[in-house]
Amino acid sequence: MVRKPRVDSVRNRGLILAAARQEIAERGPEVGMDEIASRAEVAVGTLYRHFPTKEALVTAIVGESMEQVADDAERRLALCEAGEPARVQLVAFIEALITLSAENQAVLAAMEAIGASKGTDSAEARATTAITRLIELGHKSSSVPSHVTVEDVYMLLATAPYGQSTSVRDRWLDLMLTGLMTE
Amino acid sequence: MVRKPRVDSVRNRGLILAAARQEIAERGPEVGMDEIASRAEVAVGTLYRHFPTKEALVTAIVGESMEQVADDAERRLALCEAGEPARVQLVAFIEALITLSAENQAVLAAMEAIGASKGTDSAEARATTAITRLIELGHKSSSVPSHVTVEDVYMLLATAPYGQSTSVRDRWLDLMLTGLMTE
DNA sequence: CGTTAAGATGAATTGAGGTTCCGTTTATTA
DNA sequence: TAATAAACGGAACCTCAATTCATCTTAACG
Repeated sequence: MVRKPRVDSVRNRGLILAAARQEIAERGPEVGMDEIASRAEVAVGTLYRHFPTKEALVTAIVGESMEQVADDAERRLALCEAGEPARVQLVAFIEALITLSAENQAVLAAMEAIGASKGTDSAEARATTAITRLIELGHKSSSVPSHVTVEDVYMLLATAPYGQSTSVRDRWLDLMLTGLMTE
Repeated sequence: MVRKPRVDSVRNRGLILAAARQEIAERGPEVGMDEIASRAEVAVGTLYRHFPTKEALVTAIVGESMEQVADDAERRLALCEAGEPARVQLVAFIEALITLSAENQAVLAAMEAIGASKGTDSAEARATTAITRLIELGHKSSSVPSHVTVEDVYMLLATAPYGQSTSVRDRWLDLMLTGLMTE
């Protein structure tokens, strides 16, 4: 027969995920597994019971972020289909995306992988579909230049200056959005 | 009395520098010292005789690149003072800068440091001065938008997508230059 | 409650680099 | 050519972070 999972096990998984997210956000992806474990108030062994490698842990976190991104993209797509201007929603989406990624620096670490492996993950596929539609709507209403593609959005994600100050990032986003939205 | 430096010593220094530059360009700044040493056909001990730490080695390489950048900036500044259009020279300079940096990925690794420590190095100071002048000329002739600063150039340097394919980098540069040159 | 298997623990193991050390070799000088 | 300071070679050492594992706990089940 199948036992119900232990309550402490479930709780620990959550603690570990939360600790890892915070720790990585604050000190980058090079934080030690022991630091994550101690922030989660758990032994390293426990950490490894839940995630077989550091990579698996980071992947799990990135996956969660991807869910958020996909949700946001779909929400904005729905708004546009209900008549909101596509250009505004696209710009807002990109701004939110970069801000979210800057907070969760972990996303950065895995972005190269994302650039390479497209569609592996379902959240990623959802996001890609929604963004593509959003851009298409923009093209149709001529509010988004025709040269803009989903690839561009992923490129922004992959190249944003996460390590820099907020002001640098703002300037960067400013230049990029101008480049993107100029015919 | 002061002996003349040994010929093999001088040769080895050059071999090490060349090997390190290639190795780092091909596989990023995480290559092992032993790999660099073996590419240079030299023992690790020898490598450490010439450069006390890995950081010193990388710094030396970056320094050399910086010389090139400074030379290029000064050359283009001279052209502009001789009547060439500043905007064209600035764009060409940036394109060359990004290409050079992409080839010497090592530059990337140290860019964060450069962003932080301005003026430590003389080549860096030369470059900064020349670029500043170039931009000023552009402002005066109204061929470069007034919002453009040297900081922007360093930001481009620091955020260029070195790890990506040439096509991605080209697209990136295209967006950035548009953003930069649009009023 | 007692049994038990899943879960937790953390000291010990690994492995990958960077760096050091010292015996050997060699270019330079006289 | 002999003396010697400078270079060289490369095995050994150190550090640090990821991962393992033998042992102890404890929540779930009957």
